[in-house]
Amino acid sequence: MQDLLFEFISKYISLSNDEKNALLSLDLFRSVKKGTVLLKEGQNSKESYFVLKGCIRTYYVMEGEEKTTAFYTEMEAFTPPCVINKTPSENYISCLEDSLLLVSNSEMEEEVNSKFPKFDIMCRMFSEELLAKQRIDFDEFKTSSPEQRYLNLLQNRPDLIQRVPQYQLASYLGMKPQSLSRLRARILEKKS
Amino acid sequence: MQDLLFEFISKYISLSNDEKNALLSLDLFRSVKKGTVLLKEGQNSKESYFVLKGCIRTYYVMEGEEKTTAFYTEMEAFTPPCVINKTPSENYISCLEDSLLLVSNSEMEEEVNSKFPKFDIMCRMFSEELLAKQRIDFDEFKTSSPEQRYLNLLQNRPDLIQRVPQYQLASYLGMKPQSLSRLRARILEKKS
DNA sequence: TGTATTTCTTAACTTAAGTGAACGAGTTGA
DNA sequence: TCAACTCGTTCACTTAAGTTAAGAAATACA
Repeated sequence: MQDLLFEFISKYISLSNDEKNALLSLDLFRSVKKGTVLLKEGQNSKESYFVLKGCIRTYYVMEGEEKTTAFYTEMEAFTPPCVINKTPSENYISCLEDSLLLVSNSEMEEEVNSKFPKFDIMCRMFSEELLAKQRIDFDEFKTSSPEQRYLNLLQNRPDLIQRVPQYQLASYLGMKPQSLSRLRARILEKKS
Repeated sequence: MQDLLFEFISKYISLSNDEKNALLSLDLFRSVKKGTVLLKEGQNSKESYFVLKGCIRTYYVMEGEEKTTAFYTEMEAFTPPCVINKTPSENYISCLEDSLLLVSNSEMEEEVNSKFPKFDIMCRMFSEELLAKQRIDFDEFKTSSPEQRYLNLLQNRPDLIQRVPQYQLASYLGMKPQSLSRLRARILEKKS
């Protein structure tokens, strides 16, 4: 499992054995059961997550309704905005499947980064990359219709459609569950 | 004008006079006329932008139509995804008003960062902050209706509604110009 | 295994956004 | 100054999403 982590890191920087051991000594690995809530609205958290195996989702509760806005699966990372802004969280994070995560703490990160400036460079590269990726996702979302967004998802992340309940997919795609259901029926109709 | 830059930077790190001079010697300031196209679809660019004064916008051309996805105004920065991914650009960037920009080059940035690791830390902090901000914007977009998105914009960035043509605002809000026009009329109606 | 709960689908109806077209105000440029 | 454009608005019509409700299907769990 550690290999996955080092393989990921090697895309950005190369690590000495010393550095690898320093990382491992931080005891970042955490195994989490399906349904576990990692963060609640109103909490002050300093934790960032990296998914080695499984899936976590972020959602808001608005007028009693869950609005899912993102899923993070294998080799994806998420730092909640509340950690960056040092404000109470506006959303929830929960585990969609039994998962294996890396959980890091922003204070500990700072400490490590100051000891190994290399990590700082990696974090910069990684967050620049995420920023660009998220920008493209956002642009695609803005410029397409709900139906087109579903078709895009089918293309780009077919796994999500399998592993995620439909009512969560719906708000992820910016619509109501009933609309997603209808839209899927419409697409099947068209095909035949 | 340099003061604005240094004031901005001071939110993240503190600079010695040496470092300030190193920055200034890079000759980053560029004054740009309204309508200037800074980046075209298909181009390979290495430029990042920081707006000191004025406004730039990013847009796609899809089936002959412009789809505006973002505006950047005073003290906001933008690095096109194509610079990060080293791929041809999918979108355009143009100047909405006569503007004063900081234009930096990714190669030059790397050089400066390796000379002044402090800059690297600043870039990491800044892009983490942008990532969190953009995440919140994206979530807000997903979870609201077109009308609600317009009302939110009215709250959060009333300046944009003044300085940006409506047909560009429309696609920024994920709808057609006619819909925005109608929706505005509807809101006025409600108020009275 | 059977019951309770959650999730998905369907349907009828309402509301809002997309589409195509026309018009007027404002701007640009020959 | 006048013709050509651009931009915003309005309108009639179409299409799709929101809403409410009901029932079927799948899942959880006692």
